[in-house]
Amino acid sequence: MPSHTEENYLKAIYKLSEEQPGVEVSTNRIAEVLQTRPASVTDMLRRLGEKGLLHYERYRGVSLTHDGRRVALLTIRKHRLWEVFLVNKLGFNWDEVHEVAEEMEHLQSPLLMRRLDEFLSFPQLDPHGDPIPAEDGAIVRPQHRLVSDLQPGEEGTVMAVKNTSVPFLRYLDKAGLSLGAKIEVLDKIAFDNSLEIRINDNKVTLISHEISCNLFVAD
Amino acid sequence: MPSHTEENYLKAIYKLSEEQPGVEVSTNRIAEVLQTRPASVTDMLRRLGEKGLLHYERYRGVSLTHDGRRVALLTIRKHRLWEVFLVNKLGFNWDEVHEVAEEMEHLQSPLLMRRLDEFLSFPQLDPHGDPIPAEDGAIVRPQHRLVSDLQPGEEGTVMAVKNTSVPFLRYLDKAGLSLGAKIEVLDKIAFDNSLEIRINDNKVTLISHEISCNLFVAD
DNA sequence: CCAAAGTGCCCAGTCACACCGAGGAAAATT
DNA sequence: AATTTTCCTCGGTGTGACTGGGCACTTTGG
Ligand SMILES: [Mn+2]
Ligand SMILES: [Mn+2]
Ligand SMILES: [Mn+2]
Ligand SMILES: [Mn+2]
Repeated sequence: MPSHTEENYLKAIYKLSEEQPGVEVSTNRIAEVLQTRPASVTDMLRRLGEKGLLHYERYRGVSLTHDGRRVALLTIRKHRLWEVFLVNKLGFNWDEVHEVAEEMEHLQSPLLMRRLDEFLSFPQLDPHGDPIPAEDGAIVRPQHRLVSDLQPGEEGTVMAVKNTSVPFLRYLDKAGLSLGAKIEVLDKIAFDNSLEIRINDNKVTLISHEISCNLFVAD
Repeated sequence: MPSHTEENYLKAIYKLSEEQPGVEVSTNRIAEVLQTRPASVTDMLRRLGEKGLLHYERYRGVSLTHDGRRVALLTIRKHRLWEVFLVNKLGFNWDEVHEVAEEMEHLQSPLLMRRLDEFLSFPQLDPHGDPIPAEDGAIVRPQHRLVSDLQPGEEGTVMAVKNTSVPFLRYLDKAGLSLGAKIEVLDKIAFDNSLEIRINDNKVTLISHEISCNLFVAD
């Protein structure tokens, strides 16, 4: 059974490898996202390599093996299912769940996850709009675009957030930009790439580029 | 924050100290219930003593401090609330929950437990009839008697089990002796202390002393 | 193609945690 | 008082995770 730390590493490596498919993940990047030192990462990579969870060749970056990918996806599955539970059943707000789920994702009971999945009626998305991998690791790549890629005149429905930090989610709540909100781009300010948008056929607001490149929409 | 192992030790010490209130808990007993060696126990006792979680004086046995008792009771609270969740919400049988709860009891989020408690409608008893400590550590000592202490002619309702092993609970299910069942003692066989009982004003069965001294009833 | 810059490995070590066997000290029992 | 039981202490193991510093390797851009 993988330790908590191993699961966290594999999850981080999986996410980094999704950012740039095909490209190997670098030691420094991993150290950065996990808030640790490169030397620690090298150490862990060697161990995970020995366990057959990733392809590790010195100086060559790293990529997950089939097994490693599976562990990563199962961890993500657990994380997201617990987030759904916390929000839909326990009444947590979507900005309160991340840390708790970070701990719950390490529970090791396949039966528990199967029953939880059923209890939640087999959700496909977590509270942040991210897809929930199936028990066998299958995951659907969602079809979204970043709001920052929309041109004036285009519109869409908010489907997911890229960032799950508390301040960002709080801001979205306040601005009325929760999942499901309709966005219509009215204008794009060339100077700082901020956007003038209409929300739910109603209020008109200005959102910064920092916001728009962390929000996904679909038609 | 206490580690998993520390919480397990404190829980075990609390339970042992309840068995014989007033009497200090012995190193060997702890080693026995935790399936480890006395040397390891001494080691842990020293550390827990230094952390102020128990009174440790060499050769004198051990008793929990206020803080240690609090940690033990909160761990038991978490364990039992999760058991209720597993049975009432996820459809686990009462013989399937112990191991899973043994892991879940180590989650560290007071907010989570408060919301779970509410979600479960503030249950007072776990699926095995054991009382759930309050957030402040308050616990009600249940008023039961062991079935083995009943005399022929006496009756009662099954309120709790002392043992939560899978075979024992399975046997109770099969015999119709779940919580809430009515028991009437018809006869006591002096030779082996087995009891002839009537269950729910219906079937008459013989139960061994091993069974009857692990079953609690109240009027 | 080379040199500087950047990246990542390796070493040697730390620290925390949990465990254990052996031997003898202390306490309990008789 | 002698024996038995308990359990502490000591010295040690193993694992997991982390780290600074030095150097090896790779990349880049001139
Ligand atoms: Mn985590
Ligand atoms: Mn999420
Ligand atoms: Mn436990
Ligand atoms: Mn229980």
